[in-house]
Amino acid sequence: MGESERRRVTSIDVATESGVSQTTVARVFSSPEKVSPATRQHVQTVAARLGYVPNAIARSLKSQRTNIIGAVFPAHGEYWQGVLTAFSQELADRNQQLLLFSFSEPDRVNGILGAVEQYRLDGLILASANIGPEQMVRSGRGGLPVVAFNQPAAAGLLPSVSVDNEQGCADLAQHLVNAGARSVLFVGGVAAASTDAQRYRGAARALGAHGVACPYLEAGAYSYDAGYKAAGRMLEAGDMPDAVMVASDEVAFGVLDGLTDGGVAVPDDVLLTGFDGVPQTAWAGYDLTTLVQPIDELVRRATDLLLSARSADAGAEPDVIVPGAIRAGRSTDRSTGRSPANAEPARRAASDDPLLHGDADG
Amino acid sequence: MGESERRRVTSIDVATESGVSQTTVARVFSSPEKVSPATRQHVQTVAARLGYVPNAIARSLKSQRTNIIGAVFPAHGEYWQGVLTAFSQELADRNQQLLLFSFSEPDRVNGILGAVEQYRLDGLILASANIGPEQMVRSGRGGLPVVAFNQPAAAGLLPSVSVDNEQGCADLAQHLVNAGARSVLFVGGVAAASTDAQRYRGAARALGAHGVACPYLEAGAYSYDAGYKAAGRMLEAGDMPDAVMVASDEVAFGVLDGLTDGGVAVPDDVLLTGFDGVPQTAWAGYDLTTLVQPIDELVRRATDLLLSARSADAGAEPDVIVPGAIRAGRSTDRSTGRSPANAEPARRAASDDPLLHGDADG
DNA sequence: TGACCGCCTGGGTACGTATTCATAGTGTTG
DNA sequence: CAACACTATGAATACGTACCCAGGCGGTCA
Repeated sequence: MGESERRRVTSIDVATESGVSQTTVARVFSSPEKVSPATRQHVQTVAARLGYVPNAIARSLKSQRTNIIGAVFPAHGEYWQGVLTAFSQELADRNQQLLLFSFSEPDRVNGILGAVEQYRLDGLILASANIGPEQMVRSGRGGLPVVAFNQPAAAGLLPSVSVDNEQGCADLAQHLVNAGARSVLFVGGVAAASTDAQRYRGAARALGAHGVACPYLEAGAYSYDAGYKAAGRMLEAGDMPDAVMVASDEVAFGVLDGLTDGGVAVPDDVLLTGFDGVPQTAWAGYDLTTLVQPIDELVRRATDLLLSARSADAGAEPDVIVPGAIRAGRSTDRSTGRSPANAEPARRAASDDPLLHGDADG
Repeated sequence: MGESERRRVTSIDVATESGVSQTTVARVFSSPEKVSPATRQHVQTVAARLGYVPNAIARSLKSQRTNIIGAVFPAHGEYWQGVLTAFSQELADRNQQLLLFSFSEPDRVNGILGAVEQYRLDGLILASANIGPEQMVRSGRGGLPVVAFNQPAAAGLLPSVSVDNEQGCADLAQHLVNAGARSVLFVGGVAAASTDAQRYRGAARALGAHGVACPYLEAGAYSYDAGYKAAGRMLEAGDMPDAVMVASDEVAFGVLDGLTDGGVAVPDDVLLTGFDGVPQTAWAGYDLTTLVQPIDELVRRATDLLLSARSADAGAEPDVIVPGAIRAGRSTDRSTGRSPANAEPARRAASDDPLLHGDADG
């Protein structure tokens, strides 16, 4: 019982017990090659017996390196969750810890940056479209290496890593044109977000080259609900385009369900594309055409930037842009038929009378 | 340029500059009420001018409190992501930071616990069904307050907070019986997980009371794919039950799509329930009946346990169990009709000739 | 007026480790 | 054998803060 109350074991305890100096104990745990094998072995044995665990806080204070990377992430969104997980794994592979700061309201970012400064982190990842330029600049104060993740607005202010938003949307637009779309509506998330602007620009440029206009509709948020409501406004407006390009998968799911509930079938009546490539896009129930972000690569590049920044201060702010890849789903493929559901053909084959079947259920 | 190279400002610098002692500066930032208003104001002004930021590492070393809570989470799963976010917000509200350790392979847990010990955290949240008892006990070594989140197996070993898995599934079972189900198949995630066992037990108990048998089928993982494949096995087996209870929403989505693709309609041919209450269950495309976990409350209770543990060491290990609530969706409601899609009636109303309309587009 | 008390403030120290510098020992070379 | 290089170790110090203790000062009370 009293065991847990006992003062934590320190390197001095180990030194005393094993008859060497604290210096030697410290070396055994931080630079073992500087200690003779015999001594090393002995110290390790004693340390294990006493249950000694090096104190990372003290180590950080002395060495001025915490081995902790801060991550400022939005609280919601499937995409961000995936990125966060990827960072977590990547950093673990490099023996770094991840201190998470997540926020729903942008107002909190300032408070977060305050906490960040206190913890003397080794680096900081800024992910989110809701961080202002002044906040980005502030975060770099004190020589803290920072990298902006998928935040094109950071270009020039901070090192950044992003998917090629513009080209990605251009590719999606081309895909839609190839599928026969002659009128396209672009549904953005938040117009003020730099990713939104880039994606719309890519779409408008590629469509313009084919003489296709591309009006912009703002959903108002990067969420399912915002997409669902946007679909409602489209339905009210009346004239449905051939295709709808949505700035994010999550919003696209909302648009899809909103249109479906409103009696507009995808892809029969309208083609639909998303952006990001979250796992659900591949689910049979949605099977959404989207631009898949190479998250692992983006994360690796960002981590490289962060960890190399402290060794060599590469003068210029590097802005890494990585291309994404289209994953074509049923949402842009009229040949197989998608809506009301992919099951339709199978069911038809089974019942041979979908209408009656449907009515019988109602 | 040289600005950022300059040594960081310390409390001593502020003390010198403002003509007070380091002690007073420290007090201004940690217990302001102990300093006279005039002095406090003056020190704050000087500190702001010099750009002084307290060093949390040094503070932690001296005070033996890091204000950092560790969180060991599985890397994947919509549910866990939601819980993680909730913890992040809750801890931020209490001025604690969150150090994230996520893992895909259970083998990594031991390595994680090693890192945890080094950082002298103030507390640790263990979330996941894949942590073994010996690991749970190990994590509590050194007097570190630990709480197991939704890990019934921890009961007795660690303080724990869980939703009432058994009762929740009993409620779902009752719901199915009320909806007319006379045969039910339970699809588990990983049979070895303690949550899985509890959920199955709850279902079997409630169904047994109505004389309904409840065979168990293991999906093999808590993932969409596992659910999809499980549906495939159900289809092969042939005899479809009246209803399928799935141990997790994510698996349930897979089952739903798998069944649909196989020509079995939900809820027309089979009723379906999930568990967890992830946001997608409320999406119009799925609208899955599920047991919604009160994540915010669970997280709050867990945080309370963690933060109170260090003040008063309540002898007994508290095991908090919070009830969930059923959210009824179309997946168990035959009256409205769900498949092929809820949109079916609306589309008919809108175009009066959906088949022709659809064909004309193709 | 002297004793006492509460409020502010400062000196000194400790938290646990990494690192610099110095030193003893062991080979190596001309 | 002297001079030297190299390895293995230890003593001392510093990282930046919080906290214990002591002391000064003004006010209250007998």
